[in-house]
Amino acid sequence: MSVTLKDVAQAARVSVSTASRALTGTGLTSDRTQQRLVRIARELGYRPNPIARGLKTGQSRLVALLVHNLTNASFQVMAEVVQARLKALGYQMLLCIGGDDPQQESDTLTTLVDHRIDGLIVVPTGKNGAQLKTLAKDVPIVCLVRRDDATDLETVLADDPQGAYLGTRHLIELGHTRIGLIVGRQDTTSGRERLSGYVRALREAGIARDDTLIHAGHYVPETGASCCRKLLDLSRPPSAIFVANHEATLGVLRVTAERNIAIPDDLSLLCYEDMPWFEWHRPAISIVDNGARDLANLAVDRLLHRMDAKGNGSEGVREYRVGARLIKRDSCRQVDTPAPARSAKPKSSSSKSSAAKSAKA
Amino acid sequence: MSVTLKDVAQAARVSVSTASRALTGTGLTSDRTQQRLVRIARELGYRPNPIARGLKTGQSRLVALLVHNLTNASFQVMAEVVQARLKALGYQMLLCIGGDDPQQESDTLTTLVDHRIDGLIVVPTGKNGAQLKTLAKDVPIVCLVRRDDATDLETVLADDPQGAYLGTRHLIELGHTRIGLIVGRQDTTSGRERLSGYVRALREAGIARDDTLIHAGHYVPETGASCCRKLLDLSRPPSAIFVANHEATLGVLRVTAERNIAIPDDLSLLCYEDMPWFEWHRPAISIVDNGARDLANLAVDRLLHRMDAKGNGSEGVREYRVGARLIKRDSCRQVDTPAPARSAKPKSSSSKSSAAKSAKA
DNA sequence: CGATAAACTGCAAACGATTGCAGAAACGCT
DNA sequence: AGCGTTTCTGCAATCGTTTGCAGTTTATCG
Repeated sequence: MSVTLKDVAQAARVSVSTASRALTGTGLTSDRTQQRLVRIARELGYRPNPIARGLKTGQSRLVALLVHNLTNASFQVMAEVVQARLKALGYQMLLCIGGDDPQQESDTLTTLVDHRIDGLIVVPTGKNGAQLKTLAKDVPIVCLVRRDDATDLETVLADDPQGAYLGTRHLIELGHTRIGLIVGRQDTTSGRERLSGYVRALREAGIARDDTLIHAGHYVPETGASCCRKLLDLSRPPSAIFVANHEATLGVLRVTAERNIAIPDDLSLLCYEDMPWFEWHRPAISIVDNGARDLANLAVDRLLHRMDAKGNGSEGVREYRVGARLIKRDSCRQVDTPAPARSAKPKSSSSKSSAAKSAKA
Repeated sequence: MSVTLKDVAQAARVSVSTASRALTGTGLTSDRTQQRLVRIARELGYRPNPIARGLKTGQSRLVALLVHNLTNASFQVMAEVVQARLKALGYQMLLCIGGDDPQQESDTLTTLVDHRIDGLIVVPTGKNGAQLKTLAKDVPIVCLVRRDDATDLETVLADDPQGAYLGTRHLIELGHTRIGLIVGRQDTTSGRERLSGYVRALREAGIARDDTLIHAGHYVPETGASCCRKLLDLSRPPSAIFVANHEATLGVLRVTAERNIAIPDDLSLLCYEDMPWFEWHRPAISIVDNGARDLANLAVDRLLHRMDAKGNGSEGVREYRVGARLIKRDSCRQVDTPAPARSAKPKSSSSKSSAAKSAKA
């Protein structure tokens, strides 16, 4: 079917081994024959068979990226970045979707290693630490975005504590003192870390932590909606809400729209992680950018490094943090009263909510 | 490193060939030895090496999906569907991103075939017909969503004419007679087809086509915004806008928000292709669903069929159309005056928009 | 019980590359 | 010219499987 090395060798009247050496550039050939072979190979349209090569060398030129889904905008840009970087180096990216499901993750991992991937970047569920640990002996692995505590794998993380701190401080600087937080479950690292950043900013500003303002739950729109309702129904509702996840943001936007709460006039809104439509939304939504692009790039850097370094891993650093940054758009507003809100601004909120009620019914 | 067939054979005190036959189930072994081998293989944790196997069989158990990007929600669900289906059959999906760029597409295709993929589902740019045609001799290929006219490849398409027709008719049934259309460039199939569906619905309803209501451009938010402005600035602006692409929708939403145009009261909005946040938007956005899920499933079906059928392709049907369907949400509204709009509905629109204005300002 | 067919098993050659080893050619030097 | 180096080249083994062929066992039946 396709042209093999043997064909090339025959056409050039040399042995297969010479042909191989000439084409792979394993120096041991004279310049003359080398060039001749390269020319002939091109003429014949020879393309090395990665499978055969892989069998001998144990490499596949395949690098896998295992993420939870493709719905998450962060994962999208990560996938695109990884793909671009790898392709430039002659690797093919194997993009796999694990669905944040340990079983599926485990299956996929097995298949990938079967296929003798040369490297793996994985967003771990955290439930397959043992397996990952084992696999890491055979394949360079870098964890991305999430840590798997059961392993000591090199891990590239977003700086969630800092991001949450940055966001919260921004709101504080705008004069907000009652800041609602809708955050991820507290059994996830990101959930805990984002909460801690929020708390730290509050503490630094000398604002007492109020647990009625803090709601944790799954990263889905429904959670966002219900948490948002609870916050708004408080006797002293917050003047700003910090939503630590973009999925939840959907729910929040829905609820505020339903209740005709104007953003940022009645309520400031700050989100974590960007979505393409955030800047087209009206008002454009301010965010804390977790730096997906940087994360992906760093992960690739680290992976390549390990792939080069062959077996001799373990050089100290096991955890990298990529800084978050604040992107100010139009959904947060300076608050009139820098002093702690009394049962302030009852006019706007009450009038609005009644209007909403009528609009809905 | 890992357990090979030889190890299993040795442990079972049979030859490698017997082991191979027992494990692959190529019938020619006694039940007893077969079961024994299976057991031993499991005990030893034997996993066949797909590379070695591939070398011999010429197959890789890899199926590639080549799409333009991951930003497009349709591609996301397609990728997820394809991945799920293939995995269930023991294939690994190779997801590749071509960026709608012919050069990149071409490179990727070459790499993929080098890797001896067993099948390919591709959203073609349309510029690499010759190459695709050649590759199709070696690998089963199915085109998805777009046709490459230079080939006679089996193609699974959305029924854009019907989708556009359905959407337009829906708006007409709601009493709209001036319906703006923001559609893709007319040098793309989908652009032309969506326009044709729109035109047909108009014709059937006896509504004269008005070219000032039709705007074509790239599928990006900016286009949506500028086209939307042009439509709104018309002396007789449309009472409904049909946006034939979700990216453009972003621009439209922005502009309507900027101008305090209430949807659906002042303007009905209907979009093509779903986005996860459409139903969380307020108002939830009605759409024509192009059936990404069905498209992907059908493409997989066809691909599997060809992969089974080995070489003997060409059995007539080369083009499949997957029906679109209308999903009514809250962004389209019955128009008061079934008669052609004069500068009608000043009451509702003005009252609403002023309300909106106050709420926002 | 012996012959014949059926069922099973093993040997060895592939698949298409890479690579250690040893022989051959080219070169420099005296 | 002869010798020692250096540089090239080819042979053959190897990676882990699959598979045609031939040989061996077991079953079947008269």
